[in-house]
Amino acid sequence: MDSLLIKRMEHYTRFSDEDRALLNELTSQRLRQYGAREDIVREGEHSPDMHIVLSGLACRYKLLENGTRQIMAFLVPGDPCDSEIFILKEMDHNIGTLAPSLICSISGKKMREILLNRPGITLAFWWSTLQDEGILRERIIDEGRRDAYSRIAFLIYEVLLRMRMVGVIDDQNFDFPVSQADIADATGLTPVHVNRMLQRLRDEKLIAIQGKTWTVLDPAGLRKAAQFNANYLHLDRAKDEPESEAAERVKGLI
Amino acid sequence: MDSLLIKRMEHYTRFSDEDRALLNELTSQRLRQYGAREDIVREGEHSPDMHIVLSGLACRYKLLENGTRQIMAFLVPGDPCDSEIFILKEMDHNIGTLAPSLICSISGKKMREILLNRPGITLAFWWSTLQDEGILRERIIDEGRRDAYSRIAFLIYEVLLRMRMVGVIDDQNFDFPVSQADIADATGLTPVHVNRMLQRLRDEKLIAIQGKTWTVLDPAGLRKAAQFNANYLHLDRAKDEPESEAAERVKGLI
DNA sequence: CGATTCATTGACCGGGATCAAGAACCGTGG
DNA sequence: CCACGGTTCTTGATCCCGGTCAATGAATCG
Repeated sequence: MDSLLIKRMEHYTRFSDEDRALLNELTSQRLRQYGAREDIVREGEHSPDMHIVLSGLACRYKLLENGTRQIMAFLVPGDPCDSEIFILKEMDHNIGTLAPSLICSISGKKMREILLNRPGITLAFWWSTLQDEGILRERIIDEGRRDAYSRIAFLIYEVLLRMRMVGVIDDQNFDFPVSQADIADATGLTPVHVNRMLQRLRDEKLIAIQGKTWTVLDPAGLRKAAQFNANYLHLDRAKDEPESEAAERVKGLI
Repeated sequence: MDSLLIKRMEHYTRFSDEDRALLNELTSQRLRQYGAREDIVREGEHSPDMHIVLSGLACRYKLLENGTRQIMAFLVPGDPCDSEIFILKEMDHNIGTLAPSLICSISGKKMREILLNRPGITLAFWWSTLQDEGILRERIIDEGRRDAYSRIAFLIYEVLLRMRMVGVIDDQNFDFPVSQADIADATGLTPVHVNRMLQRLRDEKLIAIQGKTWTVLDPAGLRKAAQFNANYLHLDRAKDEPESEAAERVKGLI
């Protein structure tokens, strides 16, 4: 069974057997279980390791002077947290868990070795950071030009798709262990207004929520509400090889 | 005289003489003058070349279904436009000029050769994309948690700093050839409200505007209004070697 | 089973949007 | 040199989306 990191990156490329074995090895050791709301890396620090989310849910966030928190990105299973440590002297934001999460550490030293000797892996990591950039740009559009309703629909659709990408779900149900306050901090809205928009999405039978389990009842409808276009995720292999396993996982959604 | 690309990247590293010569050569050929509001690369396309802004002003933007435009980033002289072409199959956004601009093309083939053989240059490009990511994250905070007034102050302060980084100005005056509608598209506000906020910044003697020439009358005051913190720009060398030429250019601002 | 967090509802408020009209600033050509 | 048509900037009046405040349930957890 391939690691989630591989499953994620296979949306970009097909790895050689050696690369695959190496990545599987790296993501099966130095695991640590974090609780909810624990920091993995803090702003201003420099970590010797890079981290990968294997289960649960984490986020990039920053605390502002006025006490508010802005979540800039969700990190779902399979996502590298901090590949910037290879270049930058210190983090410019925090990375923390939202729910209990299993996190894997890979030593920066070992990674640097790999990046020099395994071009296939290097390219995949580069793709991953470019996808992150695309996601960030989409969030800017969200906050700049979409109203609260579409913004939340977008967020839900994206998370559904990203979870399907790595195969941690295979239908429209997914574990999304966030509070409405978390969604508020991610969308730039207030918890009160998030609540009202979620109610609307439920009234319209687009989604259903039972505890931490969310269901997208009407993917096409939600997609429309979100004005969603998946091109920013650059699922290149899904386009080139629509019959690949990776592409199958997101079928009907992109 | 070093090219603006080098001046930008020297905030991260000091190049070897060979790397410097190579970069200077690459940025002194295949130049093309664009007019205002011309596209350099379009969404959905794949360009064989990567582009670098040498003068003028460009931006990353996307047009939405409802006809609005969202500018996700300004590109100032020295900025690479589309290093993603080495990895991604197609652009997920447009890059276009806002004012007449001199743009340099570097063939992707040549760049790939360099990236394989010149680690110093490769790392500098990687830093550059990570800085871009930091800028994007800061914009998300902007739109999510700052009010219109601080948001515009932030934008102006950042542009001042980025222009000083590459030495195209050396005081508080800079050429910023944008309309108020452009600023509206970048901040997610309406032109009317941008106008009112600019008036307020002028009333408070923080800035002055004559045509396309902007002046920051009170950098410290503007910085405070913007709640600006430069850590997201990762001007690493300015910290390590505060007396370096690169660091001198942004002295007093970071 | 009490305590604390989280979801929900209602009343009210305000920052920024919207609409509309006029003024200042172009580049252009006669 | 001036008349012009088109941007761009400016101002005022009005509206509404989403924020704020506050109180009540519901759920989760030592």
